[in-house]
Amino acid sequence: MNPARPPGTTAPTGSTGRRKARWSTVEEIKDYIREHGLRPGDPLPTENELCEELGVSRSSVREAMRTLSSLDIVEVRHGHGSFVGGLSMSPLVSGLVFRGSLNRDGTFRTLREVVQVRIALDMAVAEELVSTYRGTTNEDLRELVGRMRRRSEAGETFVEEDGEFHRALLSQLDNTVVRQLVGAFWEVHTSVVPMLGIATSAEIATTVEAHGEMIDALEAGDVPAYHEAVLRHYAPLQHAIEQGLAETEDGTHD
Amino acid sequence: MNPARPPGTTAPTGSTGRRKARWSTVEEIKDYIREHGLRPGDPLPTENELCEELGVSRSSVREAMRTLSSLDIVEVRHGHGSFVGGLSMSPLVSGLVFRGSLNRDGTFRTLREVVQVRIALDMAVAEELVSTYRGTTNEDLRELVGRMRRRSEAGETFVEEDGEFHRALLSQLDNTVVRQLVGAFWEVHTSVVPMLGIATSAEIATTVEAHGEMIDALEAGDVPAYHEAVLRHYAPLQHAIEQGLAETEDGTHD
DNA sequence: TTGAATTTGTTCGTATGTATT
DNA sequence: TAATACATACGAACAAATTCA
Repeated sequence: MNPARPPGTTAPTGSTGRRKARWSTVEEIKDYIREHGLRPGDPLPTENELCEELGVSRSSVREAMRTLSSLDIVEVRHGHGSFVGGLSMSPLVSGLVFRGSLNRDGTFRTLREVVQVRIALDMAVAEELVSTYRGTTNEDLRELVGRMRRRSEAGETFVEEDGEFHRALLSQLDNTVVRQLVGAFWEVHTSVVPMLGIATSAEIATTVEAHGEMIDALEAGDVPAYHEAVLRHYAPLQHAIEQGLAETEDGTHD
Repeated sequence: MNPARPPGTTAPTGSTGRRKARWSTVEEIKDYIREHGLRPGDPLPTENELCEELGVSRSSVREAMRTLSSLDIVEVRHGHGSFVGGLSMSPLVSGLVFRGSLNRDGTFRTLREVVQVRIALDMAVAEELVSTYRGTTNEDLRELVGRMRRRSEAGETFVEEDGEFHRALLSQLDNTVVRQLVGAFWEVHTSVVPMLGIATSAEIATTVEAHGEMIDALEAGDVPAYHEAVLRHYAPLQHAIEQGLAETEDGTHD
């Protein structure tokens, strides 16, 4: 396709050997991690060492590292070094939050869809959670619910406690992908909600108490009751979302 | 360029006016998209124009664009220009496929967890699918099942037909996030499976017929039957995964 | 506390491949 | 085929953050 392009060899111009595309630099760094059996947190060679190892310039290595760090496959710490990343769902969060921030209508739609996904995942883990929590008592979780109730009654938000609750609830879950996915969608949820300026209705008490009902159901080993508690947990928010969507469709906002 | 410091920011440190980190260049490009009301597919300024607009160097813009393109927030077409990306779930796919490729054990575990997520999502959309398909006839979907059956009987794979089937099935789904998520996990699934070299068992016929049963259940408006068909659909693969996991734990492979 | 060494972050200049016209 | 516009790549030099003596 191209006139002078000797197969895979270097230096059409002498000094600079333009051997491979940047895309393949990304793949080569992935291969390096695989072939050296590195695990999350393990240190990577310095950028200069990678340049030698892969035979490309530092700029190319840097762009590849940017790509990999935005996917959480590597983690770069300024002035310190590069490490294998946590392989989390953070890129998913970035993308969805950005989508939600594009316009007011998109914010409501994204949030509605995200909530539906959260419900689906919460429902799906019910059996496994019940098998873990049946017959146990969980003072730490109930204490979190108490903190939520006090904050709610004081007219404050309780995002921190809510996150801690859901994180603790799933901490025993064996499925890493599901656990990270639930966490990611929780994060999208809490990032997008403030964009809407939803008035915290009196209904929010329902959400707080639903957390307690979730614990009750799990300890009692009652899957259907857990399902109902999950639905009640999201009901006030869903109500606010539908109300907001109706208002924007009326042209009340841009 | 150094002396002129246009907008409201102050010089952070003494000597040269290095105003913002690369991270904020990413955010500024996002802001540009938001503030100009751009939608997926719309063209972005050239890299040089963005350099002027944001007051940073080409390299910084390039690295930021790399980050954004790996998140599918922008799409770069070589020799043509940059455009707003499709906001898909492709970063999720990259990360999970990489995790699955790290070692043989991780491959099996990742696949098992991915299948569990697929099941959860398929279950969750049952109601909405039933309300869409109840009372309809779907020759196109049944034709796909027929193609799968013929290929399966000929000892061939039918990845293409399977993807087309699931894509078509969800095409009417109103929830974009769920649809993309299902597609993403299908992609991870089909990318990871070949790494295992699972022998295509005779059980694979069960999967083919389960596709047909899914259509039957949807057209009949029978949610529980759909749930059962979904489970049968995944059963042969789950069996193979558990078998593979048991073998690797025996130390048969590394 | 200071300061040197190490490593990543940013910028400029230049050269070259590639798609469109 | 030639010209243009643009993305891609390289490398040197300097800035900033972190660590450790």
